[in-house]
Amino acid sequence: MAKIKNKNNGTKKEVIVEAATRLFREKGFKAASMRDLAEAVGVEAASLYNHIQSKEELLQEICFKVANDFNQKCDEIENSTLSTIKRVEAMLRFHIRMMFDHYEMVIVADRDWKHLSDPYLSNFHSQRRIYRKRLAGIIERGIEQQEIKPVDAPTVVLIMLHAVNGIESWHRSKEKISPKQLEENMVLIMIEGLKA
Amino acid sequence: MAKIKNKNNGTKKEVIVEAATRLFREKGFKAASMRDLAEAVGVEAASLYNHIQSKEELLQEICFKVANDFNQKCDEIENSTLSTIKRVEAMLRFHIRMMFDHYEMVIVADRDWKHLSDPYLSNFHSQRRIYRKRLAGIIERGIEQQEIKPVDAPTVVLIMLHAVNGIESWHRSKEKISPKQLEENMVLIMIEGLKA
DNA sequence: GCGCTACTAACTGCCGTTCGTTTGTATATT
DNA sequence: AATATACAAACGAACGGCAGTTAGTAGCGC
Repeated sequence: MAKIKNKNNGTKKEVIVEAATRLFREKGFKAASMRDLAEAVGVEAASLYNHIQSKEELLQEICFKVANDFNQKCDEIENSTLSTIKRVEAMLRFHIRMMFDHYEMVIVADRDWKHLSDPYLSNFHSQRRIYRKRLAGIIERGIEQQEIKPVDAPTVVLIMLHAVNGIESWHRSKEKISPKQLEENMVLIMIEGLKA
Repeated sequence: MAKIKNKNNGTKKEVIVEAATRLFREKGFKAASMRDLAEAVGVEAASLYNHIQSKEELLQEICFKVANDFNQKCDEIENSTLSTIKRVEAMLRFHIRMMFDHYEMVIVADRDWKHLSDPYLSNFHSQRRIYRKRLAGIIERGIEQQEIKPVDAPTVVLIMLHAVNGIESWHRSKEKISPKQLEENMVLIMIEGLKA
């Protein structure tokens, strides 16, 4: 009988969620089957249900973990003493680092959250809108204080949030520049273009 | 008996592809069913097969249409007399306009091409890589000629290509700024940040 | 009347999930 | 130390449902 590896730290459910994150990122939530997932974990599909409630529960765990991480960082930065332009830079750098260290869950949350069903769907959707408004708010303050060019703030948010998704391609590319280099390049291009 | 609307210009297959484009964009290729598509077209699912060969053929049409459009524009610009920085700007503007006028097919191609199967999958994949290298090439020339800051060219391509995807959110947002404004904002932020 | 295109019905296959059962292991009892 | 008990977690088989697709047939327009 194959047994799910139960590392000293981490429940079996966490092992399953991690495997699901990798699988969903690779195939997409809809195209990834529970039998695929079971194989990745080294177990029969039915056995998964001793640890989880449903396939969608896995997606929920992933999406709200990501949402929490970003909201928390946003809290931290809004309560900091940084200048507005530095706040924008800090948020950008956090997004970049999340795409380096946990890109699989970030991408799944970003691409597949629409497959949640209510009430999780509405919840996530509204969290997403609120988060973007918070970021736009920071930028608008930057414009008022003339630290940032007079541009449309929601557009800047759109650009920033989507630009970092490009890092997914970096993960699979062969001739990788170092994470640090990539981060500095991105910040240079995006932040310098913003400064007043 | 419902009959597929056959506009004077446009075959019935084209009508189906257009509906599929909208549906795939909304639900994702895997989650969109042929019965969904049939309903959107106003017909029974089986009837679709008088005009198409398979669900995947629809995805192929969409993906390679998009690939052709971008490759063609790239040819045009590489054969032009524009300065390199103007070439980058022209490509960016083309991507932006494609996201305004045909965003559904652009997004489907970008998000769902992985559901193609060989040989279409490999073909598309390699076209994608080549396209990105062409863009990176333009930028590298710009750096040599000192029109563009010394940055990592593939990173710039990554940023640009993904940033424009943000326009998808614009389509569904309520307080839209005008397309022209959005275009100018994007160009301002991304191109000014590049200039040497 | 012929051909195109629609229909209904049905097939195969995979999906997420449930069922009833067995197995392995940690703990309690002798 | 050996045995009995209990519970967690694995299994194979199967379910209903929906997927993409095919077959056979009927009707409309030239």
